[in-house]
Amino acid sequence: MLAPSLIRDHPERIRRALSRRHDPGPLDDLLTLDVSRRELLQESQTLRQERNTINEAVKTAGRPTGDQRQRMRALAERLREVETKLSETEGLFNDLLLRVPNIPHETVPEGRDAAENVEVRRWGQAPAISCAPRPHWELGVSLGIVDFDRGAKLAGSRFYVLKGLGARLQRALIAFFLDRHVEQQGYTEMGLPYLIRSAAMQGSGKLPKFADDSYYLEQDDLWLNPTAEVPLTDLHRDEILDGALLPLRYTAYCPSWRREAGAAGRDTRGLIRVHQFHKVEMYAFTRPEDSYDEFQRMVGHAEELLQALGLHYRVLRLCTGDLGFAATDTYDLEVWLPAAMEFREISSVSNCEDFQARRASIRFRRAPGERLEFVHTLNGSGLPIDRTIAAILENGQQPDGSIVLPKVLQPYMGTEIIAPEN
RNA sequence: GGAGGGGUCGCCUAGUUGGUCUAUGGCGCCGACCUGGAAAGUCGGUAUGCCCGUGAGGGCAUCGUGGGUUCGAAUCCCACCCCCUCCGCCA
Repeated sequence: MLAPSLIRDHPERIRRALSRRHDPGPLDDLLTLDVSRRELLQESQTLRQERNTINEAVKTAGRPTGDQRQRMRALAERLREVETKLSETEGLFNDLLLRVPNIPHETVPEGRDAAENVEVRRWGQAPAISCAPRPHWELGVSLGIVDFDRGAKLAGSRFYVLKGLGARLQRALIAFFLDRHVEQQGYTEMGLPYLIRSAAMQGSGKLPKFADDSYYLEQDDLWLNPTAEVPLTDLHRDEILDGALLPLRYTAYCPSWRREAGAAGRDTRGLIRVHQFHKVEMYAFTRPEDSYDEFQRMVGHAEELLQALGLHYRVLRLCTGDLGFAATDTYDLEVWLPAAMEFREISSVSNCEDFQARRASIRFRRAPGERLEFVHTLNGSGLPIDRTIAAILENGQQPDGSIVLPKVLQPYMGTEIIAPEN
């Protein structure tokens, strides 16, 4: 959510910024509504002021005169009218306000869509595989560690079952990622509810965005997390944080559920696009002046994991047109998948500045007695388990169908290799 | 699922014969005094959001949320939300 005062005082600046996104949003309607909103507000305040004045007089006198009684009735009636209109107007205003996307950082490259994202750097190189690389779903099935048929039997398509070293690989990656974040990067590990209330979904600003794509339990009015970003944002909703404690850095393992409503026919095979995926998330609440340093650091933390796993990847900076609704700036990491001969998204790190904080009312005080300010929030995947498993299988495959595991995982796996007999 | 208790200013808390209650007191915090310095003590200050105004400043709202009664509601009525305790069930 943008600051209403910013929209009112600098409409052209906002208009220019949003046009960079190629998404004007309901800016003009918003400005019109703001004018009538303020007119109504002023009238209601004037009416109330008169009411308060009369009230004061009645208080001193002990009882109201007939004139006062009559005037108060008239005021009350008019107030009701004005305030009904006012709350309608404010309702519309707020609704529109929540639909205005965040303003891209001025350094974000101009572009219409994903095709214009900018490659920033690459790390490593594609592994030399001395056979025709097989896709991870074939490898997983023939090794007996991934079972799509039984996943479908249990829960339908886009669900899968892991077995033996496959299940252990999932557990190993969760532990490895969390250990790195906690031991080397200073994040605090969190264990979160997987179900969350509607209020929490709204507070984090995810509800409009993910409503159709999230699973909802009507009986209990609860949602399955579409991403750990939601509960992590909501952790401090309506709170005033101690400025001395910032930044707060959290990491959490949490399954993520998505209905993939608009993705029929895309990535129907394998672990790339499933309804229940698994992810270790990074999250930070910072002071405004620190968020871009934190941002670069967080991108580095995600990269460091891929480097530790020896996976070839590239870093893209999203262009203005591909930026998510809440983000001012985003880097995507894409990992190399040999079978498809392409890079696939494996992490996305965003700075949301005060967009989410404003919406969820997360503020801080620099020192006792100072004004309240909004924090900045950042989130990043570090990393998703499922896509990482896919990358490890494909990049580590040997001609005999076995998989050589990254060294860093071997202590967690108790083996250096996943061989067919598993 | 059954029964009961409760939601007030950063935190704790007073306040239900409706007006002088945005609202008590304590803690915390800020300032002054005191002190060689500090602690203690004393005194004063200390909510948030919005509107009008260049500014000084003025105004409105907020006692879980929404509605109602009334000239006037933290205080009365209705609905809803949330938290806690006990019982039941249970990993």
